[in-house]
Amino acid sequence: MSNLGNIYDEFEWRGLLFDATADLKDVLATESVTAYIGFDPTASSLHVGSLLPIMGLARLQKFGHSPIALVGGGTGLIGDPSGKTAERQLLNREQVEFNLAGIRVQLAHFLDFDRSPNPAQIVNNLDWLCELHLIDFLRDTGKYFTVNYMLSKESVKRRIESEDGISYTEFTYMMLQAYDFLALYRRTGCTLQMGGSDQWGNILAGTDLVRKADSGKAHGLVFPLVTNSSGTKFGKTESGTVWLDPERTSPYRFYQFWLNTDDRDAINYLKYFTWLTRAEIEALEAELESNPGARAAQKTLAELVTTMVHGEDAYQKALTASGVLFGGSIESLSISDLKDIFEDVPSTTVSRETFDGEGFGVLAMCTETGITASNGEARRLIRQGGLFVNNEKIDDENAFLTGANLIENQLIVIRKGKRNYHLVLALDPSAQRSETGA
RNA sequence: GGACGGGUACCGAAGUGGCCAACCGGGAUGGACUGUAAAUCCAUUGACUUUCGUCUUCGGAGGUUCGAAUCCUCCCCCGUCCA
Repeated sequence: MSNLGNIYDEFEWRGLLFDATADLKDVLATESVTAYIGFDPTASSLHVGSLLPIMGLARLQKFGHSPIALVGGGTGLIGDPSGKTAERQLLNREQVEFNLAGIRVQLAHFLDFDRSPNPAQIVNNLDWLCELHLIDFLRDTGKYFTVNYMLSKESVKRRIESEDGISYTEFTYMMLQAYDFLALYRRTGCTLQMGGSDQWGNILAGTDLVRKADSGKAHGLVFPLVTNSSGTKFGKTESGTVWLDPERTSPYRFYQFWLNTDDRDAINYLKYFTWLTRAEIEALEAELESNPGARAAQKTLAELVTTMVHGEDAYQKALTASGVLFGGSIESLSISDLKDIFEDVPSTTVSRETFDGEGFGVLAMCTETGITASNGEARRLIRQGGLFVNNEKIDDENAFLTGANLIENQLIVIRKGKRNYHLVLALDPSAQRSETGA
């Protein structure tokens, strides 16, 4: 057993303990436990919402326990009704396979597969679920579930009250997840399942099944739902879900997501998503109290999480990009730096010829690039002092941009308001006009 | 099938012959203040041109009128009640 102390206490002070089965605390204090968390292959990447459970596994491992990340290759084909108000679209096998591959890579970042004596594992429940025969399943597992019990579960109840009801397929989901627990209990001696608080019902179904089928003692622990004080859903921004995959959410945006954490949430998030000790977090809390403007807590949070997920280099780049995008000068930067920094900014490509002669009128440019919906709107924007070209304010609505405005003869950085950027790329006359998205 | 009520700009909601590109609220955008926050304040919010002005818009199609979101006819859709 590790001398780091009890993981249960660790979860508790971090506010990660939403609910747990009765004697889990004693068990975790006295023996090395094998625990698992299931991840749904609904997308090819995990998002920041999954970070909490992933780190739950990682923390567990640090405290000397053995983590198992279960990817739901089998259950993903069914769909979990928990927390859902409507029947889900079924994924086909190829999609699930594809999604699993992506998720597997991400999970591997956080877990140590070589650690002795408690290495991490990743398993796929398709391995045992697809071998299951209906008759056997009904006799060996179904027998332990009364329909009354299943109907009493919150996730099912809610759906039964809804108009569309719940399909038999999704109704069965709970049994499959319970069966997963039993399978892992038998295969690896796994005695603990963790998850989000919406999984509580499913987890208990699993502990019950282990008890009934094998007279085994299994436990459950659930993390709280991550909330944010501004009332929006955690992990969502105006531009959508914040993914762990850098292809889906650039490290810059990822960094910004954390940096923009509300004061009221910052300390909780530090507890949830970083490895900082209690003392370190308390220091940041005091700092936030005395000097909120410095946002030390948010900066630390953003740095640590970005570094953890995307690495040190990506963090440094995100930091530089943030400096430039929020008021910094762009003059000293090379074109490749700029392209890097503005990589998730929308851009429009126009012919280099557009800048020849008298040049490209700013009104036309705004409308053609979609920065404004009409010339009138562009005029308004300029009058109100909200249009910047290469970070310099445009005062004259009839101004023209010529080759002299192009950075290295090929790029113009347009800014609308404080932080809406758009790149205009000038291409050689031979190239055709085309548009590219963000 | 019958009786009402209603369909107005991104949303909600006034307007019931000219003063209507259409009150007001929300949202959105820009600005000030700030911490890339919250709150607050100011401005803008159909298009073209900006000076006047022109064009398109109030469920759809016709009509009356010098003039219609507003009146008339027909049609479509939504809500409530009665069959």
